[in-house]
Amino acid sequence: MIAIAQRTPLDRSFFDRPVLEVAPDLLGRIFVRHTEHGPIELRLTEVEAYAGFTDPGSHAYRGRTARNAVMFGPPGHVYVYFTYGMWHCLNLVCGPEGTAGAVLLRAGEIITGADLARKRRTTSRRPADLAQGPARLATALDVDRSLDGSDIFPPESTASPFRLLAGTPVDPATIRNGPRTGVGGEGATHPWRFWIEHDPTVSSYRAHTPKKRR
DNA sequence: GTTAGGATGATCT
DNA sequence: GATCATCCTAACA
Repeated sequence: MIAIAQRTPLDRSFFDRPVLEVAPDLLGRIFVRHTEHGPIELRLTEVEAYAGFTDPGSHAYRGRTARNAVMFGPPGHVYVYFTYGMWHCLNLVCGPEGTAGAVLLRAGEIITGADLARKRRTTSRRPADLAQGPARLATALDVDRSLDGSDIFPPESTASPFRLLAGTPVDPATIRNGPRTGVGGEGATHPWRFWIEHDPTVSSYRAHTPKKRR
């Protein structure tokens, strides 16, 4: 049954690869957030790769700190950061351990639990808005720093707030890539943003805009 | 349809 | 003190 194959959980080896290999492979996968009110399931449509301490665009570029410590740990864990004084963004740590690679989840299609997501995304106008953009995605999934470091693959019978299912394969011809959003400097030249072409939930591209000084 | 500006606080220099 | 891996609203075309 196709339906069963789609719901097959992936395992940690999925993340124990270079981040540029993992990022496009995440498209079409189903990321599950278990809340106390029930599951919210997201089909991933847009991601960005951050290549670790060698990448000027990465939080890990200037070394390990209290905030980014999770990035330097083992793959398959969740890295959550707080930014712009209001928003959270959700990343998945990729191996090999110590390289501090991570993939930012930028957008997706809510396929289960849209009612739960809508309660948190009160400004959303259409279903495609619910997780269209990294901070919207984190809001819709009720993710904050308290979940930083969560293991997507905990030991047997241990509860985890997250899961990752195989989902539906994406035709490689429909995967597009381009510059990362909101990343300036040298890191801006790397085309490490990946998305599914023509998908309505993909966030609109905005170039990095340096703050005007006065 | 597009764009400019403000919100708001942790983090790092 | 400046910088953010952003979002929303208001104003304009």
